[in-house]
Amino acid sequence: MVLPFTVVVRTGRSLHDQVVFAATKAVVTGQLSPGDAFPSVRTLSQELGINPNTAQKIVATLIERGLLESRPGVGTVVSSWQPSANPARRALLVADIERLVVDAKQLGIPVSDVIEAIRKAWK
Amino acid sequence: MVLPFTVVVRTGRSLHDQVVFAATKAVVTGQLSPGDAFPSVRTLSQELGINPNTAQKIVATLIERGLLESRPGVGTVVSSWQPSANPARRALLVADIERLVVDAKQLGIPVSDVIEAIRKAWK
DNA sequence: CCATGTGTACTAGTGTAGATAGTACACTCG
DNA sequence: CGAGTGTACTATCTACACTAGTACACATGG
Repeated sequence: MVLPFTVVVRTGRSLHDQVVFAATKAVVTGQLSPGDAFPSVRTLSQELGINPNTAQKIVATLIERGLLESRPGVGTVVSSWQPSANPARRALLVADIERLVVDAKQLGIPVSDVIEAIRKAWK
Repeated sequence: MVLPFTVVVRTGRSLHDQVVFAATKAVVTGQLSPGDAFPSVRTLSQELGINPNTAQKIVATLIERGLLESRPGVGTVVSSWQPSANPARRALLVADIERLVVDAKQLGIPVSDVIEAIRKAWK
């Protein structure tokens, strides 16, 4: 079976976070539509070569964020998700932005480039 | 002694990264000027309540990034730093931007808000 | 000279989080 | 009934951050 999304390995982040990001990206960009079947915990672990427990935690995180729905005995499907105005995560986002700005300044990247990169990534 | 920069504790990141960020921010924003004395490793560890080794690693990281200069036997001073076009770190920045965009979309935050937040943080 | 404070370099131990390994149970569907 | 599903445990391993302690070469001021 081929996974309906791709995982790009990046150093510095946990396996869990990387897969959660990849799946989130697929859902948010519409690559995965509401109602689509999400790979089972066991399929996920086999295809990615990770432990079933790790796969389970990934699915649990995605469910908690409202991106997936669980049908016990049946499987997991992509939820008809709503943008969740989670205050805690929003605060984290603001902190991430500040870190991004400081890093960009230190690297000599102008604001315009950063904004352009964001607009490009948004499409 | 009072440190010439403030450290905001944030969960999910290592002590090392937090202090490096705080110091980088101080230098990049001009709060610390080239030639200014940077707290010694021992002062840093005392004021922050961290181990001298951790403080040493922090200083080493800042030196490696060209933000500080070492004067053995004398101390460490803020370097007349140049924006470093480090390709590896620039690639990380691009990856961070993509993650930021996906998170913002999932949280229902419009592009305009993100860009505004960046412009605001840039000042 | 020398005492003090500095950067630097080790070795070692500790605690925590991520990931793995294995097992188990209730559920749904053909 | 049987296969595949989600879910829930406990245990173990490993990597990393952090701590602890010691040591040495250097520069400066008294």
